[in-house]
Amino acid sequence: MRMSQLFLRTLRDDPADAEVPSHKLLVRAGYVRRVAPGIYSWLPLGLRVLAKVEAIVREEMAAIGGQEVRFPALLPRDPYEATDRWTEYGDNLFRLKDRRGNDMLLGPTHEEMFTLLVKDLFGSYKDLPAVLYQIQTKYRDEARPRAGILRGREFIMKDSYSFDVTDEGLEQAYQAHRAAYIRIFDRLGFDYVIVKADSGAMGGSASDEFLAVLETGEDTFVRSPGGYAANVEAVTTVVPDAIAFDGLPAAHAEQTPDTPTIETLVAHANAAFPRDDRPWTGADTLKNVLIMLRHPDGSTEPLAIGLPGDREVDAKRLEVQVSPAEVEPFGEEDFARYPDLAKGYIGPGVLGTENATGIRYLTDPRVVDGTSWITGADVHGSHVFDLVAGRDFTSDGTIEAAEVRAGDPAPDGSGPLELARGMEMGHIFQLGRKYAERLGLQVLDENGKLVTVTMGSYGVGVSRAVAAVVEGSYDELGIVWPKEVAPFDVHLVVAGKAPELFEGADGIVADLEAAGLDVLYDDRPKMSPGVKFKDAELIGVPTIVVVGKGLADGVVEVKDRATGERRDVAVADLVATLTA
RNA sequence: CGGGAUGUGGCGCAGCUUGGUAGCGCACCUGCUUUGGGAGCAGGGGGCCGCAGGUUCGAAUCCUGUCAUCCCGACCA
Repeated sequence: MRMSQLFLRTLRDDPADAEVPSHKLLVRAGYVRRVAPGIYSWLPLGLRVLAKVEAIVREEMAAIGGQEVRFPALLPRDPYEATDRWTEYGDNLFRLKDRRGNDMLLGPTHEEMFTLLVKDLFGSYKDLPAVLYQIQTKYRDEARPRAGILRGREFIMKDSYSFDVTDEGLEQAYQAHRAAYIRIFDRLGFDYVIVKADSGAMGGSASDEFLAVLETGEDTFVRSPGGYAANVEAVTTVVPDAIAFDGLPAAHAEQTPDTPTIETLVAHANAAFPRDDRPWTGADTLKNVLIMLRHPDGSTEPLAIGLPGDREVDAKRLEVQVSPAEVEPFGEEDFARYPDLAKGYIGPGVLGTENATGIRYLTDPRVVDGTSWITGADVHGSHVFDLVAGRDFTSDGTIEAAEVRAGDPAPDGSGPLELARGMEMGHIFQLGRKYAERLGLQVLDENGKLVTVTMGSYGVGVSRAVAAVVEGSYDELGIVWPKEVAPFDVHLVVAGKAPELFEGADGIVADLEAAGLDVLYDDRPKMSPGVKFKDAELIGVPTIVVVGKGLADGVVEVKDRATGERRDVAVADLVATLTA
């Protein structure tokens, strides 16, 4: 490709609306243009990269027997009504009407369509297993699109679906996808982790997320030196051993005026009731938090959560635990209905289905039998000290709602956890029979009986991956593409304007292309060398070949974009050097 | 949906306080010079100053409304 012919304009300044590196660089280097918030056009360079990523995905999907199909992006309402997602998706769904007033939507994902397609055409266990996938534009009307290509309202996604009669078949399809995804992300060349996704509401179905490790990521995950990795929502607390009650001091209530917060309580305890061995800390206190649950049927239920005072409730972890109920704040009017609750001094004494309030009381897993706590005495201005779990109070069960912190032990014993940010690039999920049931996807088994098909759904953010690659591979000069996804193999710059240089370059380009290399040939005649070098570095093709003064002696310069290393190579050896 | 900011050629910005012929840099076009690190000189094209009202002899500038965009948060592949 001759650069004089390429539809490209590079920009010297970062666009004002860009914040993250991939956004700035992809716009500056002429890969994409913004059309509307979260909606981008792909220019020739960008499309080449996108095609490379798609090719990797197609190869790896083919390798596990996936067959490609393509559904429309524009879809009728009906199938999504059957699974309730017309409603469930809420404002995130792009909705429109056709001229007859029929409701339509722009597909946010295609579980329904795949399920119905298989139902349409297949009716026997002999037809299964099957894996179908598509690479298609998806639409989600995000409340706040951001970070350019990384999180748009229109994006390209590979979604595949497996169809099996047996749970074992589903497990196999799931593992095949997991392996394929590992190969895909390895080839894309960015740092990623596989984390267990939330283990809550969907009832134990296996689910792994592939997260690109990025500062700009929107998911928080944890990992340990020993290789454990999980979404914070899926982290389980390491439960300490129970402690024998023998010798534990008896509980005693103390006056603790003006200590409605953990901070004031700890300060007061250290001042008025100092320990011999060490100061009191927030971890010695048991904080009791009240929330209101709203169940899907609209009813509400209060819930009390007891957790070490040095930890906050993590809203996301809590939501996963109580799903499908939703969490609402416990308001003043709710407190008014429970006169036994002494705000700021609430303790286990009145919590629990057996006690005065009758409010269900769940505690953090760290609150095991024999642990001693300072906690509210259910009287304003008073706390109980040495209140021992299992001896002086009990709860109605445990709940994983406390925040996860760096340094917490990994559940599998593989060391202290570290918190990091990631961006979801792939998600594999055992859907089970939910969609098949809703949509009536059944086949006849060997005995001639109708059985419901079990499904898996597996996504890769294809356009997002392009941005993630950039996020993981750039420097102050521009993008540094890994070979597998670079728009070209070689960027050849003519430094100079002597006709002999261009003639020589023409020949070199022809040789390289004959050897199967994609060459971006900067043949722009009047451009100064400095501009060409800057453009080459910004665009980020892995290998830059400079045809300049050395050509008279039969050598050109080969520069590695990533390392900056340059060396002179004889023209005669160039093809061999670059294809090695 | 809450908080903050910003809308001026393709891009980045100044001008607004104090109303008076719309400016700068980059990019683009022409010519000459230059040619290994975002060249120089000269000339040139391109604008409904987000939109709508209002005040005024006169509005990019003041007032009111409105729309949009960006950032932080809530939410989210």
